[in-house]
Amino acid sequence: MPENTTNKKTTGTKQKILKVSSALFSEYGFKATSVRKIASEVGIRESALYNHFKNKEEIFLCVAKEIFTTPFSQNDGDIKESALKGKAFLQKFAMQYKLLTFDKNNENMFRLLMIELFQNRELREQFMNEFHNENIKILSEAFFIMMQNSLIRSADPMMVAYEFLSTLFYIRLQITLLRFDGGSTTNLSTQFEKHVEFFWESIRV
Amino acid sequence: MPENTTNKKTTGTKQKILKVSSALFSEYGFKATSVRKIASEVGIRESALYNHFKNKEEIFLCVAKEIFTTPFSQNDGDIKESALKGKAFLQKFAMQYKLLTFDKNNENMFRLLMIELFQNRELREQFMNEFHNENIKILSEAFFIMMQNSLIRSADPMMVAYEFLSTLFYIRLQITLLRFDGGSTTNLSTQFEKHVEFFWESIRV
DNA sequence: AGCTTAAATTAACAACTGTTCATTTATAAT
DNA sequence: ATTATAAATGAACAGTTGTTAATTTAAGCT
Repeated sequence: MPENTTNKKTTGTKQKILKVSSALFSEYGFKATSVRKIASEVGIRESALYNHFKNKEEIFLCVAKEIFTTPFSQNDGDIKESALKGKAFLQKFAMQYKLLTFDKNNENMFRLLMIELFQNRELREQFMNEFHNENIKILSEAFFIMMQNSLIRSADPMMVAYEFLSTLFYIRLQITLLRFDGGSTTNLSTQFEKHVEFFWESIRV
Repeated sequence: MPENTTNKKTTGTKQKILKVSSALFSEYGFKATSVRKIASEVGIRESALYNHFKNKEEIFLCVAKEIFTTPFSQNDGDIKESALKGKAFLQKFAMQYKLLTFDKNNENMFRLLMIELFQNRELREQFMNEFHNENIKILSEAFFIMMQNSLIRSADPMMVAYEFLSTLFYIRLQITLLRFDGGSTTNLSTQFEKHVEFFWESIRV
């Protein structure tokens, strides 16, 4: 295992490349970010990049991999238990969503996702699966349980989940847009809570 | 006025350039669409483009201008009157939104908007103003009237408008994504109507 | 010390980018 | 038919792109 000994400086720059690339890709997108710009910000020549990555795309894939690594599943305790709390469950879910929205790294990854959404088929599929379906699954399970226990009115759980999630996404998109231009998000930051309030009033029995 | 007489062929190619550019920009975005690609699809050399447009950006601006030209305002008849119809108003609004979603030209413009959203500041502002605020304004007015007439439960009209609009947007985004890959949207196409149904049940008094 | 190996450098490549220019082609007006 | 004007062409520009190759630098191991 020579890796542990020799990787002292290697991993250093490799990590730096990823960090710099992450920032650049999430600001300008894949196409508009040149390998020379990356190298320059890392502090090396372009050719040195190729000691760490096969090509530009491999760098991108490494960065893009992080987009969906925050599992967002509040799997601490099973869903059944927490769903019984009704409104509190939704508040917790929305709060996690809000946290991701304002977390610097997640914000960048979300922006990168939006930028490349229509340019990268794989990202599109991942968006649908890991971003959308995953959340819909969790939420519809929770809503189903709430219905069983007569906490909320009867309806298609998936439908309710869709309604709840779509607004969260829209708020996030808007906040990310505003923050990208350095605008104030004080008005919107409470929108998550307001959404839960309104939504709970809409479904509670 | 020599324009009317001489523009026989001029407007022909100029229009064709815009048509081709519109298709290419909305598929690959501004940066990834080269003037040579545009010229090639039009059937002329790159240099000929510059007889019709100052530069690449002017072509883009001409195309991008169309993004927000569909006013989407159902200004036929004042809002007050149609808002009194309650659910029917929401149905009509959602139906117009659905129509735009499936209209080929609007679909392209929506895709272009999404692609360039984080690359073009002006587009971002227009998105906020003409896409978001405009709709919020119309909807909150309508909801306000509905509240006054006790058609729906009392709440912040802007808040209700936000909830209603965000889901419409999310459905549109999802449909546009699926259609981009040639996927089936049969499941989602009824989502607009379902949304109205659910939402009306949520707010009606 | 010398040897090995990874990381960085310099230099160059071929392809592509947006744009300009001088020139030719075609069209409409006199 | 001649002239004026608009449109298209071929060629070239200067700059950027991703990537490769040969070479030098630096560090760790025996």
